[in-house]
Amino acid sequence: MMSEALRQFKTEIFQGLANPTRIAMVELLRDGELSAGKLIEKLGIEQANASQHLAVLRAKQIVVSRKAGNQVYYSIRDHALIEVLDILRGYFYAQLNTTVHMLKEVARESPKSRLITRR
Amino acid sequence: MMSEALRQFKTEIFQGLANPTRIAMVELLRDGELSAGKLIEKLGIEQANASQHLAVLRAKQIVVSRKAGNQVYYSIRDHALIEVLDILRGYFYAQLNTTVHMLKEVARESPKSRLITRR
DNA sequence: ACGCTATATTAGTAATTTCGAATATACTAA
DNA sequence: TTAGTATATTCGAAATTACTAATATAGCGT
Repeated sequence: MMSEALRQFKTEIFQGLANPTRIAMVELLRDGELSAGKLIEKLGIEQANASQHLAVLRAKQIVVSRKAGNQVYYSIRDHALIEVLDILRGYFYAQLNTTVHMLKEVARESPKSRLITRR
Repeated sequence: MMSEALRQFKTEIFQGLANPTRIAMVELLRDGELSAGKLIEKLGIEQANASQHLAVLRAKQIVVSRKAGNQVYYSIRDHALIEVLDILRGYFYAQLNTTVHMLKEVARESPKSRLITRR
């Protein structure tokens, strides 16, 4: 059986990543740290919005930050998270293949004309 | 660079898992399919609530369902998701160890008395 | 057809999330 | 100290989520 604490931990990680902007941020940090400003520039979003998303990522223990002079550099706290994203990429393409395969089946079984709206 | 579709897909998977009840459901399905009723029984939650969570898991492509007579059996759509949960388990214990280690450091460096509130 | 069981859906509400605008804080350079 | 730059926080509105209660649907046995 799984402990309550572990389940809560997983929930928080998933909540932390349950937003396209935050996923994009983590992906941008894949190859190393970046300043908040760089992230904002690459994402093309409002400064306040980026800062809020970074606060969520910090709160959920997904990233860590390091202050250097005027700037704050962010990096991924644990490489395990990158692994997670990579697994999902594989999953995504597997599903994509399944879908394409299914569409091909459908296309083979029914002539195109039947899928076109008559007028 | 990552495609928009892939990022959206990841976001939806994370949203799907960003809830302790739904994580518990997926964990319960780890070793094979279970009926909705069994899940409700094991989780001890409202029937309607469970059904809604299952609808989310279906919508996010996390589980698939199979109808057999009166009942509906759920199973995990792709084992990759179990892998993801396992990676996070490892991450969790790693962080736990770090925390324990840090607490030990703190304890060694400062005598207990300094942590006790004076009156 | 009827009642019974399993599951899903809808409606209403409270809590949470997301965003932009405005403001605050921290550091640097002059 | 003042001005400028980088980042964080607060506030309020709109959107989304999670829950309970009520209702609906589907299959089974009689």
